[in-house]
Amino acid sequence: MLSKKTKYGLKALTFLAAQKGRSPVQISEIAKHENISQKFLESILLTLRKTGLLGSKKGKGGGYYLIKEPKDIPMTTVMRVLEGPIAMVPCVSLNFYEKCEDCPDEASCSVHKLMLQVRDSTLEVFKNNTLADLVP
Amino acid sequence: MLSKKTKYGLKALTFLAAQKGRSPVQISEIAKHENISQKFLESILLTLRKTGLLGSKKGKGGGYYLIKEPKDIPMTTVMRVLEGPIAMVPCVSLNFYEKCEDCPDEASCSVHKLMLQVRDSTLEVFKNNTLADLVP
DNA sequence: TGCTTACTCTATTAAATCGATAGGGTAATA
DNA sequence: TATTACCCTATCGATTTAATAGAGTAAGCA
Repeated sequence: MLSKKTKYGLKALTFLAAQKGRSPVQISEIAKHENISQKFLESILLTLRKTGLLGSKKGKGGGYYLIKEPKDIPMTTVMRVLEGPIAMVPCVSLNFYEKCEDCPDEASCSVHKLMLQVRDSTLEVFKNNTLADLVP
Repeated sequence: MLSKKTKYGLKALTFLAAQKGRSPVQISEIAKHENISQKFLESILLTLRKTGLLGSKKGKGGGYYLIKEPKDIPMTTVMRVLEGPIAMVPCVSLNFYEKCEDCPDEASCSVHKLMLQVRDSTLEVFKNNTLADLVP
């Protein structure tokens, strides 16, 4: 299940992408427009800034803005920042690999075999979509 | 993230598929072979039986066995029984659809647009794999 | 300078879910 | 009729999630 954090983060990013030209945009405006708890959104935008996807400006007329062009922001990056691993099990994760301690042999593991395919097909979708593709 | 319930369920089903011919198989044997808490596995096998994927036999020489041929058990069925919805958000789920109460318009929702693609590609993988394909 | 605005950061919490465990009950078989 | 092995309910600790509270800090403007 997609976390609300990711859901809200995606909506906020899309909103910012659609507003290109009149940045920065205040948290309160995004929160109101997208029906998101403002405080919760604050923390989400903060992590997006820390990972270099967003910039911010303090004081009057401040707010958040995209640092790169929407078409240069692939969904793989966004999803990994917000949701974490794309794979459903750590043993098939590219960026967050971890061995299963219960599984003796990865090569013969049925779960591994299936989830590898799921990871690949999901990754394909995220690679083929940038933030620009999400703007209506 | 894939739940342990699903992971264990998949492993148990694969084990049963590989043992075809000498069924039924006892819970204790599956649990030991796959490194699974026996009690936890009991509840998993129980739900698999209730949904018609497995049959069981009580008493001495009892255990669990597959009701259908592995090649006739698609992963879509297995995953929906064990993990629930395949979609990452209810608003793009085929079997567990639910409207987002915060989202005013599904058609213009960026999350909806992206997750629809993910659901389709994941579904494709599960459609193309049966239990028989998971046996090493 | 001083006031307002709006982002920054830490801490806390209520609720939900997950994985596991406990323990007795019941049906089938030898 | 004793044993085996599935059946069912209840509970529990740990973790995660979503949200909230509140104080702190930097930027702009009169």
